[in-house]
Amino acid sequence: MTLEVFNVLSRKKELFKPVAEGRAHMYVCGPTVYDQSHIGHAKLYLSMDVIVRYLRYLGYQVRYVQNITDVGHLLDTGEDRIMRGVRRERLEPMELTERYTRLYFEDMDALGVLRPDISPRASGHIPEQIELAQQLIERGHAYHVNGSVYFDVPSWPGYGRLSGRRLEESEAGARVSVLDEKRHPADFALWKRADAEHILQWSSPWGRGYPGWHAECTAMATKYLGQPFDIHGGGLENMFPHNECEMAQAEASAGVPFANYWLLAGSLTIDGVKMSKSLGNSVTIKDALARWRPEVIRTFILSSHYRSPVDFTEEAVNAAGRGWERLNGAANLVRQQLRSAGDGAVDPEFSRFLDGQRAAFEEKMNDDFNAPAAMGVLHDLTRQVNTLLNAEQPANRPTLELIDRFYRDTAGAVLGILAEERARATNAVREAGLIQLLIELRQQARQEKRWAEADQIRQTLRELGVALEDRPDGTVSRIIG
RNA sequence: GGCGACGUGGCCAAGUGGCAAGGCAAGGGUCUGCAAAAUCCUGAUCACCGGUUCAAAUCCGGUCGUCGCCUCCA
Repeated sequence: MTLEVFNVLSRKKELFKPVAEGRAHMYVCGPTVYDQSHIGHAKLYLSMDVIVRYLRYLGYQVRYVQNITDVGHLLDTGEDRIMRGVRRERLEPMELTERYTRLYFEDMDALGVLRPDISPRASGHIPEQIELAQQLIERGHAYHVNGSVYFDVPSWPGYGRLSGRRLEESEAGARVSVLDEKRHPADFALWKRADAEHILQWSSPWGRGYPGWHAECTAMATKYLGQPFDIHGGGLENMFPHNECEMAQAEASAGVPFANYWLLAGSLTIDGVKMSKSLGNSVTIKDALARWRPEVIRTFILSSHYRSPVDFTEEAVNAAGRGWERLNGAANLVRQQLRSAGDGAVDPEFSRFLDGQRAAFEEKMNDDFNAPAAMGVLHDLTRQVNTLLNAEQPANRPTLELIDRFYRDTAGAVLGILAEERARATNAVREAGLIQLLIELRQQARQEKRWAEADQIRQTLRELGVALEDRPDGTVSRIIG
Protein backbone atom coordinates (compact mmCIF):
# COMPACT_ATOMS: atom_id res chain seq x y z
CA MET A 1 0.00 0.00 0.00
CA THR A 2 1.60 3.23 -1.11
CA LEU A 3 0.87 6.89 -1.08
CA GLU A 4 -0.39 8.49 -4.25
CA VAL A 5 -0.73 12.24 -4.57
CA PHE A 6 -2.39 14.39 -7.18
CA ASN A 7 0.40 16.44 -8.70
CA VAL A 8 -0.85 19.68 -10.19
CA LEU A 9 2.23 19.74 -12.43
CA SER A 10 1.19 16.59 -14.25
CA ARG A 11 -2.54 16.83 -13.47
CA LYS A 12 -2.65 13.26 -12.34
CA LYS A 13 -2.05 11.05 -9.37
CA GLU A 14 1.51 9.90 -8.96
CA LEU A 15 3.28 7.59 -6.60
CA PHE A 16 4.97 9.67 -3.92
CA LYS A 17 8.72 9.15 -4.08
CA PRO A 18 10.74 11.56 -1.97
CA VAL A 19 14.16 12.83 -2.98
CA ALA A 20 15.68 11.26 0.12
CA GLU A 21 14.35 7.92 1.28
CA GLY A 22 12.21 8.25 4.38
CA ARG A 23 12.17 12.03 4.35
CA ALA A 24 9.60 14.48 3.07
CA HIS A 25 10.50 18.11 2.47
CA MET A 26 7.52 20.35 2.15
CA TYR A 27 7.00 24.05 1.61
CA VAL A 28 3.75 25.96 1.85
CA CYS A 29 3.21 29.64 1.07
CA GLY A 30 2.39 31.27 4.37
CA PRO A 31 0.31 34.28 5.29
CA THR A 32 0.96 37.95 4.84
CA VAL A 33 0.73 39.21 8.36
CA TYR A 34 -1.13 42.47 8.13
CA ASP A 35 -4.52 41.51 9.51
CA GLN A 36 -6.49 38.82 11.33
CA SER A 37 -6.50 35.35 9.88
CA HIS A 38 -9.80 34.28 8.44
CA ILE A 39 -11.56 31.03 7.83
CA GLY A 40 -10.08 30.81 4.33
CA HIS A 41 -6.63 30.58 5.91
CA ALA A 42 -8.01 27.88 8.18
CA LYS A 43 -9.12 25.83 5.17
CA LEU A 44 -5.72 26.10 3.49
CA TYR A 45 -3.47 25.47 6.46
CA LEU A 46 -5.70 22.75 7.86
CA SER A 47 -5.60 20.94 4.55
CA MET A 48 -1.82 21.15 4.57
CA ASP A 49 -1.71 20.18 8.25
CA VAL A 50 -3.42 16.87 7.58
CA ILE A 51 -1.01 16.16 4.74
CA VAL A 52 1.93 16.75 7.08
CA ARG A 53 0.33 14.72 9.83
CA TYR A 54 -0.34 11.79 7.55
CA LEU A 55 3.18 11.83 6.13
CA ARG A 56 4.41 11.58 9.70
CA TYR A 57 1.92 8.81 10.43
CA LEU A 58 3.47 6.90 7.52
CA GLY A 59 6.84 7.32 9.16
CA TYR A 60 8.35 10.03 7.00
CA GLN A 61 10.68 12.43 8.68
CA VAL A 62 9.00 15.63 7.56
CA ARG A 63 10.60 19.02 7.33
CA TYR A 64 7.77 21.50 6.96
CA VAL A 65 8.64 25.07 6.01
CA GLN A 66 6.08 27.83 5.82
CA ASN A 67 7.10 31.42 5.32
CA ILE A 68 5.83 34.52 7.05
CA THR A 69 5.48 37.38 4.63
CA ASP A 70 6.42 40.44 6.60
CA VAL A 71 7.95 42.43 3.78
CA GLY A 72 5.28 44.64 2.43
CA HIS A 73 5.26 45.79 -1.08
CA LEU A 74 5.00 49.12 0.49
CA LEU A 75 4.46 51.34 -2.48
CA ASP A 76 1.12 52.75 -1.55
CA THR A 77 -1.07 52.57 -4.59
CA GLY A 78 -4.09 52.89 -2.35
CA GLU A 79 -4.38 49.16 -1.87
CA ASP A 80 -1.29 48.22 0.05
CA ARG A 81 -2.49 46.31 3.04
CA ILE A 82 0.53 46.63 5.24
CA MET A 83 0.54 50.37 4.82
CA ARG A 84 -3.12 50.43 5.60
CA GLY A 85 -2.53 48.36 8.70
CA VAL A 86 0.31 50.59 9.77
CA ARG A 87 -1.85 53.67 9.52
CA ARG A 88 -4.85 52.00 11.06
CA GLU A 89 -2.96 50.92 14.13
CA ARG A 90 -0.24 53.57 14.20
CA LEU A 91 2.50 51.01 14.42
CA GLU A 92 5.91 50.48 12.97
CA PRO A 93 5.63 48.05 10.06
CA MET A 94 7.65 45.44 11.89
CA GLU A 95 5.53 45.96 14.97
CA LEU A 96 2.42 45.37 12.91
CA THR A 97 3.74 42.23 11.27
CA GLU A 98 5.00 40.90 14.59
CA ARG A 99 1.58 41.39 16.13
CA TYR A 100 -0.20 39.56 13.34
CA THR A 101 2.40 36.84 13.18
CA ARG A 102 1.65 36.08 16.81
CA LEU A 103 -2.08 36.18 16.23
CA TYR A 104 -1.69 33.86 13.28
CA PHE A 105 0.14 31.28 15.37
CA GLU A 106 -2.40 31.69 18.13
CA ASP A 107 -5.24 30.94 15.74
CA MET A 108 -3.49 27.98 14.19
CA ASP A 109 -2.60 26.58 17.61
CA ALA A 110 -6.22 26.87 18.62
CA LEU A 111 -7.26 24.95 15.52
CA GLY A 112 -4.75 22.23 16.29
CA VAL A 113 -2.70 23.05 13.21
CA LEU A 114 0.80 21.84 13.98
CA ARG A 115 3.45 24.50 13.68
CA PRO A 116 5.83 24.35 10.75
CA ASP A 117 9.34 23.22 11.61
CA ILE A 118 10.71 26.44 10.19
CA SER A 119 8.76 29.71 9.83
CA PRO A 120 11.23 31.90 7.97
CA ARG A 121 10.51 35.61 7.69
CA ALA A 122 10.91 37.27 4.32
CA SER A 123 12.56 40.24 6.03
CA GLY A 124 15.24 37.94 7.35
CA HIS A 125 16.15 36.66 3.91
CA ILE A 126 16.87 39.78 1.89
CA PRO A 127 20.41 38.71 0.93
CA GLU A 128 19.14 35.39 -0.39
CA GLN A 129 16.58 37.19 -2.52
CA ILE A 130 19.17 39.60 -3.87
CA GLU A 131 21.36 36.64 -4.71
CA LEU A 132 18.51 35.01 -6.57
CA ALA A 133 18.07 38.12 -8.69
CA GLN A 134 21.81 38.26 -9.38
CA GLN A 135 21.94 34.66 -10.48
CA LEU A 136 19.05 35.22 -12.83
CA ILE A 137 20.77 38.23 -14.37
CA GLU A 138 23.95 36.20 -14.83
CA ARG A 139 22.05 33.44 -16.53
CA GLY A 140 20.30 35.85 -18.85
CA HIS A 141 16.83 35.40 -17.43
CA ALA A 142 16.54 38.79 -15.76
CA TYR A 143 17.50 42.38 -16.50
CA HIS A 144 18.13 45.55 -14.56
CA VAL A 145 16.23 48.77 -15.31
CA ASN A 146 16.27 51.96 -13.24
CA GLY A 147 17.05 50.26 -9.96
CA SER A 148 14.58 47.43 -10.47
CA VAL A 149 15.21 43.89 -11.66
CA TYR A 150 12.67 42.00 -13.71
CA PHE A 151 12.39 38.38 -14.66
CA ASP A 152 12.53 38.02 -18.43
CA VAL A 153 9.55 35.78 -19.00
CA PRO A 154 9.96 35.20 -22.75
CA SER A 155 13.48 33.92 -22.06
CA TRP A 156 12.12 31.01 -20.05
CA PRO A 157 10.11 28.51 -22.11
CA GLY A 158 9.00 26.64 -18.99
CA TYR A 159 6.87 29.58 -17.89
CA GLY A 160 3.25 28.48 -17.81
CA ARG A 161 3.94 24.82 -17.22
CA LEU A 162 2.31 24.77 -13.80
CA SER A 163 -0.80 26.81 -14.47
CA GLY A 164 -1.23 25.73 -18.07
CA ARG A 165 -1.25 29.29 -19.23
CA ARG A 166 0.43 30.52 -22.34
CA LEU A 167 1.91 33.95 -22.61
CA GLU A 168 -0.26 35.04 -25.50
CA GLU A 169 -3.40 34.18 -23.59
CA SER A 170 -2.97 36.55 -20.74
CA GLU A 171 -4.38 39.94 -21.31
CA ALA A 172 -1.60 42.28 -20.51
CA GLY A 173 -2.53 44.74 -17.86
CA ALA A 174 -5.93 43.26 -17.30
CA ARG A 175 -5.90 44.58 -13.78
CA VAL A 176 -2.88 46.77 -13.38
CA SER A 177 -1.36 49.19 -15.79
CA VAL A 178 1.77 47.89 -17.41
CA LEU A 179 4.96 49.57 -16.35
CA ASP A 180 6.75 50.70 -19.47
CA GLU A 181 10.16 49.87 -18.09
CA LYS A 182 9.32 46.20 -18.42
CA ARG A 183 10.30 44.60 -21.70
CA HIS A 184 7.31 42.32 -21.75
CA PRO A 185 4.02 42.81 -19.94
CA ALA A 186 4.35 39.40 -18.32
CA ASP A 187 7.74 40.17 -16.81
CA PHE A 188 7.61 40.39 -13.05
CA ALA A 189 9.77 42.09 -10.46
CA LEU A 190 12.56 40.35 -8.61
CA TRP A 191 13.69 43.56 -6.99
CA LYS A 192 11.92 46.90 -6.89
CA ARG A 193 13.47 50.31 -6.60
CA ALA A 194 12.25 52.03 -3.44
CA ASP A 195 11.05 55.59 -3.42
CA ALA A 196 11.56 57.76 -0.39
CA GLU A 197 8.20 56.96 1.15
CA HIS A 198 8.86 53.24 1.38
CA ILE A 199 9.23 52.39 4.98
CA LEU A 200 10.96 49.06 4.54
CA GLN A 201 13.89 49.17 2.16
CA TRP A 202 17.29 47.64 1.86
CA SER A 203 20.55 48.26 0.06
CA SER A 204 21.24 46.19 -3.01
CA PRO A 205 23.61 46.19 -5.97
CA TRP A 206 20.90 48.21 -7.74
CA GLY A 207 20.39 50.77 -5.01
CA ARG A 208 17.79 51.01 -2.28
CA GLY A 209 14.81 48.77 -2.80
CA TYR A 210 12.83 45.79 -1.68
CA PRO A 211 12.33 42.27 -2.99
CA GLY A 212 9.79 41.43 -5.62
CA TRP A 213 6.61 39.63 -5.18
CA HIS A 214 7.58 36.00 -5.52
CA ALA A 215 11.23 36.05 -4.56
CA GLU A 216 10.89 35.13 -0.92
CA CYS A 217 9.21 31.79 -1.45
CA THR A 218 11.79 30.67 -3.98
CA ALA A 219 14.71 31.83 -1.86
CA MET A 220 13.50 30.39 1.42
CA ALA A 221 12.12 27.13 0.09
CA THR A 222 15.36 26.22 -1.64
CA LYS A 223 17.51 27.46 1.23
CA TYR A 224 15.94 25.14 3.77
CA LEU A 225 14.72 22.28 1.63
CA GLY A 226 17.20 22.06 -1.20
CA GLN A 227 16.38 21.88 -4.86
CA PRO A 228 14.54 19.98 -6.02
CA PHE A 229 12.53 19.33 -2.89
CA ASP A 230 9.48 17.11 -2.53
CA ILE A 231 6.23 18.93 -1.98
CA HIS A 232 5.14 22.48 -2.63
CA GLY A 233 1.74 23.15 -1.15
CA GLY A 234 -0.55 26.12 -1.28
CA GLY A 235 -3.91 27.37 -2.42
CA LEU A 236 -5.24 26.86 -5.91
CA GLU A 237 -5.94 30.56 -6.19
CA ASN A 238 -2.22 31.29 -6.04
CA MET A 239 -1.25 28.92 -8.79
CA PHE A 240 -1.07 31.84 -11.16
CA PRO A 241 0.81 34.01 -11.07
CA HIS A 242 2.53 33.41 -7.75
CA ASN A 243 3.40 29.71 -7.91
CA GLU A 244 4.16 29.91 -11.59
CA CYS A 245 6.64 32.73 -11.02
CA GLU A 246 8.24 31.03 -8.04
CA MET A 247 8.87 27.97 -10.11
CA ALA A 248 10.19 29.90 -13.12
CA GLN A 249 12.65 31.83 -10.93
CA ALA A 250 13.87 28.77 -9.15
CA GLU A 251 14.33 26.64 -12.22
CA ALA A 252 15.81 29.37 -14.38
CA SER A 253 18.35 30.25 -11.70
CA ALA A 254 19.38 26.77 -10.63
CA GLY A 255 18.84 24.79 -13.80
CA VAL A 256 17.11 21.97 -11.95
CA PRO A 257 13.44 21.38 -11.09
CA PHE A 258 12.00 23.34 -8.16
CA ALA A 259 9.52 21.02 -6.46
CA ASN A 260 8.58 17.51 -7.53
CA TYR A 261 4.98 17.55 -6.37
CA TRP A 262 2.60 20.47 -6.28
CA LEU A 263 -0.36 19.93 -3.96
CA LEU A 264 -2.82 22.79 -4.12
CA ALA A 265 -5.92 23.12 -1.98
CA GLY A 266 -9.30 24.31 -3.19
CA SER A 267 -10.51 27.62 -1.92
CA LEU A 268 -13.26 28.53 0.46
CA THR A 269 -16.38 30.54 -0.18
CA ILE A 270 -18.91 31.85 2.30
CA ASP A 271 -22.53 31.21 1.46
CA GLY A 272 -21.49 30.61 -2.10
CA VAL A 273 -19.36 33.67 -2.70
CA LYS A 274 -15.77 34.64 -2.27
CA MET A 275 -14.91 36.10 1.08
CA SER A 276 -13.78 39.68 0.83
CA LYS A 277 -13.58 42.75 2.94
CA SER A 278 -15.59 44.76 0.47
CA LEU A 279 -18.47 42.32 0.61
CA GLY A 280 -18.32 42.41 4.40
CA ASN A 281 -18.68 38.66 4.60
CA SER A 282 -15.34 37.72 6.07
CA VAL A 283 -15.27 35.41 9.04
CA THR A 284 -12.15 35.47 11.15
CA ILE A 285 -10.86 32.35 12.81
CA LYS A 286 -11.61 33.95 16.14
CA ASP A 287 -15.23 34.51 15.04
CA ALA A 288 -15.53 30.86 14.11
CA LEU A 289 -13.88 29.66 17.30
CA ALA A 290 -16.30 31.73 19.34
CA ARG A 291 -19.10 29.77 17.77
CA TRP A 292 -17.75 26.25 17.28
CA ARG A 293 -15.14 24.18 18.95
CA PRO A 294 -11.94 23.67 16.98
CA GLU A 295 -12.54 19.96 16.40
CA VAL A 296 -15.86 20.81 14.77
CA ILE A 297 -14.27 23.35 12.46
CA ARG A 298 -11.66 20.75 11.53
CA THR A 299 -14.32 18.12 10.94
CA PHE A 300 -16.23 20.50 8.70
CA ILE A 301 -13.22 21.42 6.60
CA LEU A 302 -11.99 17.85 6.40
CA SER A 303 -15.41 16.61 5.33
CA SER A 304 -14.60 17.62 1.79
CA HIS A 305 -11.46 16.70 -0.09
CA TYR A 306 -8.58 19.16 0.21
CA ARG A 307 -8.56 19.87 -3.52
CA SER A 308 -12.26 20.65 -3.61
CA PRO A 309 -13.72 24.03 -2.94
CA VAL A 310 -15.61 24.36 0.33
CA ASP A 311 -18.62 26.52 0.95
CA PHE A 312 -18.79 27.73 4.52
CA THR A 313 -22.37 27.86 5.72
CA GLU A 314 -23.81 27.80 9.19
CA GLU A 315 -25.94 24.78 8.38
CA ALA A 316 -23.04 22.75 7.00
CA VAL A 317 -20.79 23.45 9.97
CA ASN A 318 -23.55 22.54 12.38
CA ALA A 319 -24.20 19.28 10.55
CA ALA A 320 -20.48 18.48 10.67
CA GLY A 321 -20.59 19.25 14.36
CA ARG A 322 -23.24 16.68 15.05
CA GLY A 323 -21.34 14.11 13.08
CA TRP A 324 -18.27 14.93 15.13
CA GLU A 325 -20.22 14.44 18.34
CA ARG A 326 -21.03 10.91 17.31
CA LEU A 327 -17.38 10.04 16.67
CA ASN A 328 -16.04 11.80 19.66
CA GLY A 329 -18.81 10.48 21.88
CA ALA A 330 -17.79 6.92 21.09
CA ALA A 331 -14.09 7.62 21.61
CA ASN A 332 -14.92 9.33 24.87
CA LEU A 333 -17.08 6.46 26.08
CA VAL A 334 -14.25 4.05 25.37
CA ARG A 335 -12.03 6.06 27.68
CA GLN A 336 -14.67 6.21 30.37
CA GLN A 337 -15.26 2.46 30.28
CA LEU A 338 -11.53 1.90 30.33
CA ARG A 339 -11.42 3.28 33.87
CA SER A 340 -13.46 0.42 35.25
CA ALA A 341 -12.87 -2.27 32.65
CA GLY A 342 -11.97 -5.78 33.74
CA ASP A 343 -9.04 -7.77 32.52
CA GLY A 344 -9.29 -10.42 29.88
CA ALA A 345 -8.01 -11.41 26.49
CA VAL A 346 -8.42 -9.26 23.40
CA ASP A 347 -11.59 -10.10 21.56
CA PRO A 348 -10.10 -11.77 18.47
CA GLU A 349 -13.02 -10.95 16.23
CA PHE A 350 -12.97 -7.29 17.14
CA SER A 351 -9.23 -7.17 16.79
CA ARG A 352 -9.50 -8.50 13.24
CA PHE A 353 -12.20 -5.98 12.50
CA LEU A 354 -9.97 -3.15 13.74
CA ASP A 355 -7.12 -4.33 11.54
CA GLY A 356 -9.45 -4.22 8.56
CA GLN A 357 -10.61 -0.73 9.43
CA ARG A 358 -7.08 0.51 9.83
CA ALA A 359 -6.21 -0.86 6.41
CA ALA A 360 -9.29 0.87 5.01
CA PHE A 361 -8.37 4.15 6.68
CA GLU A 362 -4.86 4.00 5.25
CA GLU A 363 -6.16 3.08 1.83
CA LYS A 364 -8.31 6.21 1.78
CA MET A 365 -5.55 8.46 3.06
CA ASN A 366 -3.05 6.92 0.67
CA ASP A 367 -5.33 7.97 -2.14
CA ASP A 368 -4.29 11.61 -2.24
CA PHE A 369 -5.17 12.26 1.40
CA ASN A 370 -8.85 11.49 1.06
CA ALA A 371 -9.84 12.65 4.52
CA PRO A 372 -13.62 12.64 3.93
CA ALA A 373 -13.53 9.02 2.84
CA ALA A 374 -11.26 8.20 5.77
CA MET A 375 -13.77 9.82 8.05
CA GLY A 376 -16.39 7.56 6.52
CA VAL A 377 -14.28 4.61 7.66
CA LEU A 378 -14.22 6.05 11.17
CA HIS A 379 -17.99 6.29 11.15
CA ASP A 380 -18.35 2.69 10.05
CA LEU A 381 -15.97 1.70 12.80
CA THR A 382 -17.88 3.78 15.32
CA ARG A 383 -21.09 1.91 14.63
CA GLN A 384 -19.40 -1.35 15.63
CA VAL A 385 -17.72 0.27 18.60
CA ASN A 386 -21.03 1.60 19.87
CA THR A 387 -22.60 -1.80 19.48
CA LEU A 388 -19.77 -3.32 21.48
CA LEU A 389 -19.98 -0.68 24.18
CA ASN A 390 -23.71 -1.24 24.52
CA ALA A 391 -23.51 -5.01 24.59
CA GLU A 392 -24.57 -6.86 27.71
CA GLN A 393 -21.08 -8.21 28.20
CA PRO A 394 -18.87 -5.24 29.01
CA ALA A 395 -15.76 -5.04 26.85
CA ASN A 396 -12.51 -5.91 28.56
CA ARG A 397 -9.52 -3.66 29.07
CA PRO A 398 -7.24 -5.01 26.29
CA THR A 399 -10.01 -4.70 23.71
CA LEU A 400 -10.90 -1.18 24.85
CA GLU A 401 -7.24 -0.24 24.74
CA LEU A 402 -7.01 -1.38 21.14
CA ILE A 403 -9.98 0.76 20.21
CA ASP A 404 -8.61 3.71 22.12
CA ARG A 405 -5.29 3.34 20.30
CA PHE A 406 -7.13 3.26 16.98
CA TYR A 407 -8.99 6.49 17.65
CA ARG A 408 -5.86 8.22 18.88
CA ASP A 409 -3.83 7.20 15.83
CA THR A 410 -6.43 8.09 13.20
CA ALA A 411 -8.95 10.63 14.43
CA GLY A 412 -6.38 12.02 16.85
CA ALA A 413 -2.90 12.08 15.34
CA VAL A 414 -3.84 12.25 11.65
CA LEU A 415 -7.09 14.19 11.47
CA GLY A 416 -6.75 16.07 14.74
CA ILE A 417 -10.44 15.86 15.54
CA LEU A 418 -10.34 14.02 18.83
CA ALA A 419 -11.20 16.25 21.75
CA GLU A 420 -8.27 16.88 24.00
CA GLU A 421 -8.48 15.37 27.40
CA ARG A 422 -8.32 18.21 29.82
CA ALA A 423 -7.70 16.34 32.98
CA ARG A 424 -4.41 18.04 33.67
CA ALA A 425 -5.54 21.43 34.91
CA THR A 426 -6.48 21.58 38.56
CA ASN A 427 -9.75 23.31 37.74
CA ALA A 428 -10.67 20.44 35.49
CA VAL A 429 -9.92 17.93 38.20
CA ARG A 430 -12.08 19.86 40.62
CA GLU A 431 -14.83 20.13 38.02
CA ALA A 432 -14.75 16.40 37.32
CA GLY A 433 -15.07 15.75 41.04
CA LEU A 434 -18.04 18.06 41.35
CA ILE A 435 -19.75 16.46 38.39
CA GLN A 436 -19.16 13.05 39.90
CA LEU A 437 -20.70 14.19 43.19
CA LEU A 438 -23.79 15.45 41.38
CA ILE A 439 -24.06 12.21 39.46
CA GLU A 440 -24.03 10.30 42.72
CA LEU A 441 -26.62 12.55 44.37
CA ARG A 442 -28.82 12.19 41.34
CA GLN A 443 -28.34 8.44 41.37
CA GLN A 444 -29.67 8.32 44.91
CA ALA A 445 -32.65 10.41 43.95
CA ARG A 446 -33.34 8.08 41.05
CA GLN A 447 -33.17 5.02 43.25
CA GLU A 448 -35.70 6.60 45.54
CA LYS A 449 -37.78 7.60 42.52
CA ARG A 450 -37.51 11.29 43.29
CA TRP A 451 -37.67 11.96 39.55
CA ALA A 452 -38.18 15.70 39.72
CA GLU A 453 -35.01 16.16 41.71
CA ALA A 454 -33.03 13.85 39.45
CA ASP A 455 -34.23 15.67 36.36
CA GLN A 456 -33.42 19.02 37.84
CA ILE A 457 -29.82 18.05 38.41
CA ARG A 458 -29.58 16.79 34.87
CA GLN A 459 -31.27 19.87 33.44
CA THR A 460 -29.12 22.33 35.35
CA LEU A 461 -25.93 20.55 34.36
CA ARG A 462 -27.09 20.56 30.77
CA GLU A 463 -27.52 24.31 30.88
CA LEU A 464 -23.94 24.51 32.13
CA GLY A 465 -22.76 22.46 29.18
CA VAL A 466 -22.55 19.03 30.76
CA ALA A 467 -24.82 16.30 29.41
CA LEU A 468 -25.64 13.26 31.52
CA GLU A 469 -26.55 9.98 29.92
CA ASP A 470 -27.93 7.07 31.89
CA ARG A 471 -26.59 3.74 30.78
CA PRO A 472 -27.19 0.28 32.16
CA ASP A 473 -23.75 0.34 33.76
CA GLY A 474 -24.07 3.81 35.22
CA THR A 475 -24.29 7.45 34.28
CA VAL A 476 -21.69 9.09 32.07
CA SER A 477 -21.06 12.77 31.51
CA ARG A 478 -20.19 14.50 28.32
CA ILE A 479 -19.05 18.07 27.78
CA ILE A 480 -21.22 19.62 25.10
CA GLY A 481 -21.08 22.78 22.98
C1' G B 1 -12.80 37.20 -23.60
C1' G B 2 -8.81 33.47 -21.76
C1' C B 3 -7.33 29.57 -18.18
C1' G B 4 -8.99 26.24 -14.39
C1' A B 5 -12.28 23.77 -10.94
C1' C B 6 -17.03 22.09 -9.99
C1' G B 7 -22.53 20.46 -10.66
C1' U B 8 -24.20 13.11 -6.84
C1' G B 9 -30.88 11.94 -2.32
C1' G B 10 -33.97 17.91 1.71
C1' C B 11 -28.48 19.58 3.26
C1' C B 12 -22.98 18.22 3.33
C1' A B 13 -20.08 14.62 0.80
C1' A B 14 -16.97 9.99 -1.11
C1' G B 15 -16.87 7.40 -5.47
C1' U B 16 -13.06 8.46 -12.41
C1' G B 17 -16.14 1.87 -16.45
C1' G B 18 -19.31 -3.31 -13.62
C1' C B 19 -25.41 -3.58 -8.93
C1' A B 20 -24.30 4.79 -5.88
C1' A B 21 -19.53 5.03 0.98
C1' G B 22 -20.45 8.02 5.08
C1' G B 23 -22.50 12.19 8.01
C1' C B 24 -26.67 15.68 9.02
C1' A B 25 -31.93 16.26 8.73
C1' A B 26 -36.90 13.47 8.42
C1' G B 27 -40.29 9.22 9.52
C1' G B 28 -40.91 4.38 11.99
C1' G B 29 -39.08 0.43 15.58
C1' U B 30 -35.82 -1.28 19.93
C1' C B 31 -33.75 0.28 24.60
C1' U B 32 -35.26 3.72 28.78
C1' G B 33 -38.84 6.21 34.99
C1' C B 34 -38.45 10.18 31.59
C1' A B 35 -34.66 12.19 28.64
C1' A B 36 -30.27 11.76 26.07
C1' A B 37 -27.11 8.59 23.65
C1' A B 38 -26.93 4.23 20.87
C1' U B 39 -28.84 0.73 17.41
C1' C B 40 -32.18 -1.25 13.40
C1' C B 41 -35.43 -0.06 9.19
C1' U B 42 -37.08 3.58 5.18
C1' G B 43 -34.91 7.17 0.39
C1' A B 44 -30.94 8.98 -5.55
C1' U B 45 -32.01 6.33 -12.81
C1' C B 46 -25.50 11.01 -10.13
C1' A B 47 -27.35 19.29 -14.08
C1' C B 48 -29.19 18.54 -19.30
C1' C B 49 -28.56 16.55 -24.49
C1' G B 50 -25.95 13.34 -27.76
C1' G B 51 -21.99 9.64 -28.50
C1' U B 52 -18.37 5.36 -27.36
C1' U B 53 -18.99 0.48 -24.74
C1' C B 54 -21.70 -5.95 -23.33
C1' A B 55 -21.61 -2.22 -19.32
C1' A B 56 -20.91 5.14 -17.74
C1' A B 57 -22.05 9.24 -12.13
C1' U B 58 -17.29 7.66 -14.01
C1' C B 59 -14.71 8.11 -21.07
C1' C B 60 -15.75 11.68 -25.57
C1' G B 61 -18.56 16.03 -27.72
C1' G B 62 -22.07 19.86 -26.83
C1' U B 63 -25.51 22.92 -23.68
C1' C B 64 -26.83 25.30 -19.14
C1' G B 65 -25.35 26.81 -14.24
C1' U B 66 -21.92 27.94 -10.02
C1' C B 67 -17.12 29.30 -8.26
C1' G B 68 -11.86 30.71 -8.61
C1' C B 69 -7.77 32.99 -11.25
C1' C B 70 -6.06 36.38 -15.36
C1' U B 71 0.79 39.78 -13.09
C1' C B 72 2.57 42.99 -7.51
C1' C B 73 -3.01 40.76 -1.55
C1' A B 74 1.38 36.26 -0.99
